[in-house]
Amino acid sequence: MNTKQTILENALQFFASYGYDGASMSLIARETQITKAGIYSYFKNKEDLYIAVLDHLIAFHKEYWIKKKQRLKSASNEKRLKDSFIFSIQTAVKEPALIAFWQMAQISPPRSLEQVVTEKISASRNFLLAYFEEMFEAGKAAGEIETPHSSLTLAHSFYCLIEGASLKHVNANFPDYEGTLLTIFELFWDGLEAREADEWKIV
Amino acid sequence: MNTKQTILENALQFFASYGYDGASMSLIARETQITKAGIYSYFKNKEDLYIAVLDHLIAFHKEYWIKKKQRLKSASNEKRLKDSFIFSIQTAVKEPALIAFWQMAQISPPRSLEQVVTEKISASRNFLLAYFEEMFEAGKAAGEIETPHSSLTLAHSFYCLIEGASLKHVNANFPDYEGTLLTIFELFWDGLEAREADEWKIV
Amino acid sequence: MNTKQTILENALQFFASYGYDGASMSLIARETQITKAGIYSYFKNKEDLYIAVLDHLIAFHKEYWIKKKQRLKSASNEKRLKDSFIFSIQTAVKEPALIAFWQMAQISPPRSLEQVVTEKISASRNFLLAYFEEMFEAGKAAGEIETPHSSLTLAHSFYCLIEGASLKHVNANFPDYEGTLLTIFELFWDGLEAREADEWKIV
Amino acid sequence: MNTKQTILENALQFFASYGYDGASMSLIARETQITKAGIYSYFKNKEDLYIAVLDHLIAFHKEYWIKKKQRLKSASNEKRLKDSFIFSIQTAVKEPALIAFWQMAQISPPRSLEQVVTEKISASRNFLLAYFEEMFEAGKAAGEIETPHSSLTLAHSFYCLIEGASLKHVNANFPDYEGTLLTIFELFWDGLEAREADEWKIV
DNA sequence: TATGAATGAGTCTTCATTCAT
DNA sequence: CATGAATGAAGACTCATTCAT
Repeated sequence: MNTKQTILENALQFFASYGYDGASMSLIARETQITKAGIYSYFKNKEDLYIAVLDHLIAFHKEYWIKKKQRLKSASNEKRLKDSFIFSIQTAVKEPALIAFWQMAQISPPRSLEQVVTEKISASRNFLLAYFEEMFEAGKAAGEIETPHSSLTLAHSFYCLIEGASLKHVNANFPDYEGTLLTIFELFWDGLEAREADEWKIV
Repeated sequence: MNTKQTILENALQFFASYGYDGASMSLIARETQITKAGIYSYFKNKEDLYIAVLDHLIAFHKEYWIKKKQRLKSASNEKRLKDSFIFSIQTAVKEPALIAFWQMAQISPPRSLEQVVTEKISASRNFLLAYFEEMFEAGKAAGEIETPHSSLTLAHSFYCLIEGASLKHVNANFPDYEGTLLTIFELFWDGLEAREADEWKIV
Repeated sequence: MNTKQTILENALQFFASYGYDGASMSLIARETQITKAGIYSYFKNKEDLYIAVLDHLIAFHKEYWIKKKQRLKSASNEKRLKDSFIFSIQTAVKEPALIAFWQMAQISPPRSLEQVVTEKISASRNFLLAYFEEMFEAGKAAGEIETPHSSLTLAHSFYCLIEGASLKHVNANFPDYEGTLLTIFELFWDGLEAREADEWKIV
Repeated sequence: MNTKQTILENALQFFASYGYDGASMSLIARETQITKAGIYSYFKNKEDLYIAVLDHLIAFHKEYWIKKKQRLKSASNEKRLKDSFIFSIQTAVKEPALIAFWQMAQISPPRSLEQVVTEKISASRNFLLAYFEEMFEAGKAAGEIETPHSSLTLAHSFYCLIEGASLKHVNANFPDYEGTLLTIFELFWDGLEAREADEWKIV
């Protein structure tokens, strides 16, 4: 029906599975049941298509987080963070291609789009980090969290936790993944109530 | 000097940066200051080269972990785990290409090598998981750790933590990364001494 | 306003600048501010469009020469020839695309239209040659010209002179082009009053 | 035998006949009995190939004129100019593709190479013009030529004559071309000994 | 070992053209 | 009249690979 949408979806899948260079226009076209040339009615070129996919992804996520934020306005911060964590994991479970694409875009963006992609991703990441930071700050203010670490540091840690956990699911099937992932969050959260902080250095 | 070694190194870099399909033999050859055809004196074909890089990487890591294990035989388990964590992060800092290649290999392995690569990676992961599990088990036995979670679950969590933290460094420059990364470990470890476990479910 | 006319004009420009194959329908369409498909409302296909441009050009010239002929019926033959020469040069100056198109059509006509184009051009040339020949014949009869050369030969020479001079302007900007071009005509005409003819051969 | 040379020759032919865009690499390859990809062992690009052809052409001509200049050092200037004229015509007769390519390059150079081509052609033209101017100057000094026109103007006129005459042969077969072409030169030369100069203006 | 020339398959992209609307 | 979507063929070019040297 909506050809453009279909192209975008298939492109996402192939970019995610085979990388930018490995995902050929013919492949995407064939999957969309259209001619190679047909794609060019909707997208100027391969780069344009890639960026469209990326923008779509970013917009979708941003929209989601904004909605969430409003809906959970009055919840406890633990609840809100847990919710963020769960959502990310669920996405990884239900739409592994999203996470794969996203990671690929960070690790090895298309050579010719390196700069644009990096900037877009960076902006998106900062948006999320700010959201997380805000929650930790609120958690501290509410007395839920007691920790010597800055909220920004916690946000980074949390973000990193989420990425690791998401990837985990894309990369491998392992037994009791639910339990494992929750364990991660749990340990993280419980740690926030511990007292003494170790002091050591990375050389 | 050692041409084969140089090829391997350059191949690693390009596979990491551009993906399997994006890294052309010409590119690798040019960087090595050799002819395209020259590479075929050392490697049967592109797949062969890729596998060689992967094997190299795996062997290097395995060797490292084995050595480490022996050297830290008598250390505390917290020390051993922290050490593992630090080593991984240091690798990501010093040789981001290693982590990039490794992640790429998991997320989008060369289409034609999907199975082989997946198996190799799986084996390597299991090796590491076993090592971690062992440490957690020992930690429990020694009374260092008190937790309702199984050692295997902890190992998975820890592994996931390491991957997330490593990626973090490959993907982005952020301020005070040392502090952030250590915070992650710290929270994780401190959490292992907390009492009650939350009960909630991923839908 | 008149879309068809606009298409023809833009087509002329592009065929002249880029050659038949280099001038794409999209290019012409874009310039006309119409869709590619829109052109097909006016012309059956690219070949049809090309022929239309050519016919237009030929018709325009033929009409001009016929009018000229009548208007200068009573003038001296030197005046009439000089006039022809000037007109051609002026065209080259004011509408270089016309000359460019015309030359391109002769040198490298569209592969698929080679025969048709060649015939049309040939006819047009013959028309002009006849006109010139007639003038030289009249010049001889009137005693203006004294030369051993046949009027046909003179017509060919004159035609060749005109083409060379026209091209000169399309190809290059050079200082004092007016003077130079007139010099050419002048020398040619003065030569017609010289006595002895050299005798030599092209091998 | 010498593949590169063969490619160059075939490229010249096709560029001359079909224009830059009309001459496809496949066509040139097929004619050379090589694969399309094979051409790229010798030339970086289509553009590169085109420039190579152009440079070849220019170099060939330059070399010729320089040799000629030395050999005819002591001849009369009429002889030298006549010789130049004949050589050009002979080239047009024997190698019409050379002239066709040359004219095409001036009228509609490859879009992407417009500037480079124009510069190269301009340089080549100036070289020849200087050569001609020198001869006219010498002719004047030796008393062979008596004319109010500057040597530079004469050189331009002569150059224009040559181009017109060369084209004549490429464009059309006409009877007694030898006679016609020589008539042109003859009239030109004889005109140089005529007395009064007309005065009229191009508007 | 290493190379330069060569190849066939495949890359992205543009082309002229059609057709339902 | 004019368009947007679609197509098959062809465009330039790159790729991994081979082979004689």
